[in-house]
Amino acid sequence: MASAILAAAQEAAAAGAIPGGELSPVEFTEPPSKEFGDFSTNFAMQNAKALHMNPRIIAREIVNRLRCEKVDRAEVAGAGFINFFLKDDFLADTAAKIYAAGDKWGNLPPKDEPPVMIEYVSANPTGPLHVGHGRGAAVGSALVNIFRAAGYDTKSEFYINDAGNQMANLARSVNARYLELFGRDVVFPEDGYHGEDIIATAQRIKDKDGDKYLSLTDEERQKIFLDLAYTEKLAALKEDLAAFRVTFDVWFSERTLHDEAIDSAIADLKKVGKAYEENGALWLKSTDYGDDKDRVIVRDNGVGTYLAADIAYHKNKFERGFKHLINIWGADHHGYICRVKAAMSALGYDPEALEIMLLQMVSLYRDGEPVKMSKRTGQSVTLNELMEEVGVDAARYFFLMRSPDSQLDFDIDLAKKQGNENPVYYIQYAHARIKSVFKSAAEAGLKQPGAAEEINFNLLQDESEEDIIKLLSAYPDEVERAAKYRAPQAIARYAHDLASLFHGFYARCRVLGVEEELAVARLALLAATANTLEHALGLLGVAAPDKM
RNA sequence: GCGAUCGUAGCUCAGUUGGAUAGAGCAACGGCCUUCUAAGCCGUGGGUCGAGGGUUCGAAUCCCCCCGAUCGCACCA
Repeated sequence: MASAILAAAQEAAAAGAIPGGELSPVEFTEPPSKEFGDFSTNFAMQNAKALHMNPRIIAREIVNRLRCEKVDRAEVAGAGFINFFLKDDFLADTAAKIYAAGDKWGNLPPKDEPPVMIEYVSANPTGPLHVGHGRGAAVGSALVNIFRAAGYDTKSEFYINDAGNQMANLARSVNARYLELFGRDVVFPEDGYHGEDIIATAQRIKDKDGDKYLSLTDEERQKIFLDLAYTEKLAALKEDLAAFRVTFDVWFSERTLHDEAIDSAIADLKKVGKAYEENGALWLKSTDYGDDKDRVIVRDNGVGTYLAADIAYHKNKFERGFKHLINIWGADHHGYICRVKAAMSALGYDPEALEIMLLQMVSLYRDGEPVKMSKRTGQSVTLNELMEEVGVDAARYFFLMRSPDSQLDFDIDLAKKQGNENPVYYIQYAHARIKSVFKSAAEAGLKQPGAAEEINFNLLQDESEEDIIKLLSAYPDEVERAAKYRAPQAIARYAHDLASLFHGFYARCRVLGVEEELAVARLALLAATANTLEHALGLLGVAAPDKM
């Protein structure tokens, strides 16, 4: 189709009807109304400026020379749109193609590009995940799914901050809670973790080992508790994420970077003159790369900062051969972007190859009121609590239905409703309804649709059927686009749109009780619709139930 | 003060990267179940796309400048 238009344009140029020259690629859109045809292109308008010519004239010259057997007729409209009216066969052929693809519809051919790594969540293993992590987990896992469907070789990774202050802090916190359980009068660490899970951890240690650690010094106890608590917290983290349908190819431990990898990265930075000592500390000269100020990488007490480990970690990613890194961070970390990229530049890597996606903050609403959360007081709503209250499907869908750039108001009451107010049920219901139709059709002894060639898709003439075919045909492009713009909400929206078209069809057309050839064609259309709904929901990590 | 993100219907948000009459859900109102799931469908009302200026055939979208919201601006992570 696109080539037919280009050919017509070149022919027009050869005939002198329009000036020759470089032409922009042809893009198609679906017109806002059926009177504007089945699809259209703004090709003439796109090229009007370069050709110094009225777009309507360009469009007319192209239309006059257009030869395409799929097109019934083409018209010039508006400021220079070319509207195409397809031959009847085209939609039927399209439907056959989609039906034949089965559950593979939406899987794009592999791209000839080096692997991309998506790192997300990477929460400290010091306590339960909160809802902000939940959004990161939902978006990250959905993007991994979308990237893979779009044909990218994609690896997912979780960076475990299992070294440094926060782990020592965890050990001190557990230690304090342990002593409290024996009635000891202890001062809880100033910056300790106040969550109830820390008390539970201490309790489990007491249940298992009793008072055997009481006689040890604080330091000895903390050393033991650090490992005990860490193992427990990490296991809990994996378990909670798995329950949220989030898994990783690699769990990367920060500890493995100590000390060689960090020392080596620092040595490299010194070698290129981008690290210097001042006031007893070692600084990264990030101001050379547009940062507001230089950043400390080794404190004056000799301990490396979080940034030092992060530099070594990202260096490690590049050394593993990744040419494109995507990190998903909470928006509260945005100030960190510049310095990490600065370090990558200093080490000779392309800062553009490190892409940081920022997720805006999540606010929970219950009874129309914002739910306060605070990690310090331990009163935050955890991801686990949210999953239990609204379910995994609703939680994931709600995290994914908005643009990552938008702050998210998560309405717990709406997410819990099992009705038409809740978009996730609306989509799932469409899938369940289709499965139910198949069940009824089988019970009625109706022939199940077989090979695409044996089905007469030309019988699908209802407006709602044509709309469904058109939307189904757009799905692969939608997957491509969602990957390109890192936009899982586009898939959420697509699934909702498709569900809506199906519900419309369901109210207008019947499968059972119509002539068999038509019934079979409709079953085939519904099979394609169910497959696509399941595929789209699968990208989002949302279940597609057979009955509700 | 500097930076990031955002500002679109009463509320929560989409908006195919500059295209035709700006869309959806919720909320409101009115209809539709003796036939495949009413967790559904159909219809009605609702807009100065934060304000102003600019770029051009054409702007919610790009540029400038204000206003407002959120989040950051550590030898914490």
